[in-house]
Amino acid sequence: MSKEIPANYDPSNVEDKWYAYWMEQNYFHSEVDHSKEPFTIVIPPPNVTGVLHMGHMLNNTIQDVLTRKARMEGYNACWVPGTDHASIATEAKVVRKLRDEGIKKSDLSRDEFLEHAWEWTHKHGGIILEQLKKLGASCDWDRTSFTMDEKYSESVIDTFIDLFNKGKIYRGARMINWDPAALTALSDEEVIHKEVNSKLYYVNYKVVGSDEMVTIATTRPETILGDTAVCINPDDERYTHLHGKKVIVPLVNREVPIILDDYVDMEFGTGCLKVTPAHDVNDYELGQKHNLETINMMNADGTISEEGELYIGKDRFAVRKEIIKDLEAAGNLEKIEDYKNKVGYSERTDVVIEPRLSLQWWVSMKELAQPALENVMNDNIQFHPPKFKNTYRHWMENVKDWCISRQLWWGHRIPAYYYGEGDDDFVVAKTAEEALEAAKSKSGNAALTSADLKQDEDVLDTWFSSWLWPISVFDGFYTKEEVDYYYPTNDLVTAPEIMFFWVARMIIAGYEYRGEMPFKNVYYTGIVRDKLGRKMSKSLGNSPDPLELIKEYGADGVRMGMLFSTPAGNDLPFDPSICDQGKKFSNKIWNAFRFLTMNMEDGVDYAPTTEIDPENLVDRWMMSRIHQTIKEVNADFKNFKLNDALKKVYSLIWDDFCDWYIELAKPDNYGDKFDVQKMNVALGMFEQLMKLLHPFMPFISEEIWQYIQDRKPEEALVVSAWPEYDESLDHQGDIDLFGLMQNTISSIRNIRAEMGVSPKEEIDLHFKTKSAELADAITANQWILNKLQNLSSVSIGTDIEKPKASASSLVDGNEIYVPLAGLIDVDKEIERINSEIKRIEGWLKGVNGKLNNENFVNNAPDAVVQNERNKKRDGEANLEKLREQLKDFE
RNA sequence: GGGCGAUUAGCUCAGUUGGUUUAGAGCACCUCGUUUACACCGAGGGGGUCGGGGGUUCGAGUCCCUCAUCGCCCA
Repeated sequence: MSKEIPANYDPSNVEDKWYAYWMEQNYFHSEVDHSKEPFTIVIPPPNVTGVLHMGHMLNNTIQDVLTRKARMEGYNACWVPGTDHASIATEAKVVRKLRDEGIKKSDLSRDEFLEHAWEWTHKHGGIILEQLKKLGASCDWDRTSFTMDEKYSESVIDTFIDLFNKGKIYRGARMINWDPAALTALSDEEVIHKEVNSKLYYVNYKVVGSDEMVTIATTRPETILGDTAVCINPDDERYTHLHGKKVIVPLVNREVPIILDDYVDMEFGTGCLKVTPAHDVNDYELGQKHNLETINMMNADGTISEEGELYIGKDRFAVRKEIIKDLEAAGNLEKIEDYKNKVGYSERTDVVIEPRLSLQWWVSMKELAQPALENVMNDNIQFHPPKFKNTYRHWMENVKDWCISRQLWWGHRIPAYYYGEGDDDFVVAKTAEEALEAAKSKSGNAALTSADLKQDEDVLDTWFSSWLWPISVFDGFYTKEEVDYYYPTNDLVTAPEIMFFWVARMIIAGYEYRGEMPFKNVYYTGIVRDKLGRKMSKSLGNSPDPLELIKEYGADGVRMGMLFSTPAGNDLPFDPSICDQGKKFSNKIWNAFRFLTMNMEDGVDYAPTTEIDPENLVDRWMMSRIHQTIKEVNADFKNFKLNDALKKVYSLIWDDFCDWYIELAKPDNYGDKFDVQKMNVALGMFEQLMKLLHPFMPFISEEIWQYIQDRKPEEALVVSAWPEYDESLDHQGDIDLFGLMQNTISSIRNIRAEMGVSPKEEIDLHFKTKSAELADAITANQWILNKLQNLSSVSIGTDIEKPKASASSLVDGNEIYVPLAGLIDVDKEIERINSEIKRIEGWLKGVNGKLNNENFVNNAPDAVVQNERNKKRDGEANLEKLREQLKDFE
């Protein structure tokens, strides 16, 4: 074949070429096929607004590795890609875009706005998926799904109706997390608590009918406007005399009661708590309990409302500053202290969340969560790494009801229709027509018309649609064929921060609607961080552009670099230079292959084979190492230790194959080519290596695979069979014997380095073995020593004498001597031997310590004791040899 | 404040149920090297006593307690 191959591997053309080829051959596509076992992964759908970031890179690389290996193993591999509609994020982007064009959202009708949103989605929605192709993602693109596809949307609405009918969804007024920027309610999971440096303000309230003041402490003085009580602990003796009294709220001069509740912590602040039922979760509960008035002193956008009486229309944070000044002027401000507390921020808009009393839709979670909790705790669904089970359990055991309504337009509109003003004057139905019938019957008013019905303006939380993902992408709510085959899926790969948003809820939905888990394994990736340990994010601008990285290092290089640096569940402190290792590895593989091609004869048809030369130790050793690695890699995959698996493949290719196998396969004389049989074996091994490499580095492995032989489309590496472990080819004895040869070479190299003897200089080797069998075995493979060392003569046996003025070394308990008359540095050699003696003495001290301990000898298992005895015997023998060697220099 | 997890070479991490490891790997570092692929390379080397303290055990990086630091989750 002899083709001209460049010395440096250039991934750019190669990667595009093979991706196009795989697509053309439709190799990523999966159809239901009952003759094959399915292997299914559904992608965690990225936001339709998103562009690829490093987290996606890592996550999707892992999914691709799993999918490609499964495909090669003969599974019907199906990786379903898609995106979600990201209600808040997308709506925010569209609003901003419209604003830039001079259009206000409030000027548009709902339908007009949605038209813009769809336009935006069609324009940007596919970008991230296109980017994944550059990474090599072997998704079944024919199955690309979107959470607002028609059929998908239908399943979301039907699920809502079903849960409502089951009493699992209800409408109720509660304290919710309000995002004053996005103007919508959020679920608890969308609130991020951050510790901030703030102030604790001490404010005096006058007691009615006396000159006394009580002092309260608050971090939010602006909410004084909404105070409807002051609360003290009934056991607090400092305030016993205040029981039954009233106080005057400063500035607004409202009389409010002093109430008693042991909720108040006497130690905190002054022991007096101001109560603002409309603007604090705990205060709300106090308000309910004590029948307090509720003053809604804030508007949806975070400005003060009419009910606040003062500062009307001003922003809450501006008012905080202003009210302090006014309180001080009025003589009500006692003092201000620095204070650290946690404040909730909106995950999407990063503004401070406002607790707000509001009428929203909720999913009642307690019962639904039960099977989801059990089946993770009992490992029916396995978490990798399992440490995440704890976090999961903690959340599930304390799960709160889920607020699913959002005051947005972009999303699935809640199928509730109102026909009156009463809290219960509504029906839930799939269509307006059905709603009308239902409303007529519920209200008893047969005269209702569709004009009397008003559909809920709100949409559902995006996660209320994504939680159906593993079912809905297979049309599982309406047809059986696909979902029965592909569901439950095999593995889910996602970030731990998504555990509650998504993983937990998918499991819940899975058991509720399929009576079965949505996936068998959940692999949690780490978080990609920058060098300073910060999460990579667009707002920080600390994330490299993945496509630029791919350009620089190749997709293979980036994949390999990332995987190499991230064990399951561990964060990845990302530095672009980790991709360099991947790039270098690509180049190494490339050149190993290039070397083989340089040794091919023109006009010869090479036929790669796995039939090795049974007489050749190196062949047997390499084949054993390959099979050992197959076995270990399979085990690592089973345990989701992809990082370990890759390291083993890396080491097999670089250390075993390149550094030893190829070196030993090189022809003896310059200019000679490999003989054909030898080349066929080397190529056969290379094929095995490329198979093992393919899930990790799909492009270069396919490129070389196709170079090795001309292949028909169906012989492409991507669809070739994963190597099967063959115990009869895995010989530990060959690995041990070859290991002895390797150690011998290393020892000689070490002697050369220490003594300053160039590799070019010929030396003699005297090899004194422990046994005659070993001497025979080494003699039979002496060519290996000659090949890798410049040796003028070699003598091997059990009775070899140490020549005068020679350097020596112990190799697995055998002795080698290298006469270096004239070259030898006696002091250095003595130092070498002494340090070795010292090392062994230290080691023997530990061993003897154990053996001299009666308790050890009596209590430890026999095998362990015997082991220590062997160590003692070998150690002492080695020590004696070294001392003998030392004598020569005295 | 409650819970969970981590702490092993300069960095990132392995180390399975305590016993052939006075602890391994990659990167980084030092020395040498242009030998018939690869300097995006080869050869050799230095470096940690496993966060501190205490305990259990014949034996602990591996189990228990405690302190410290860091991270995550939940209030």
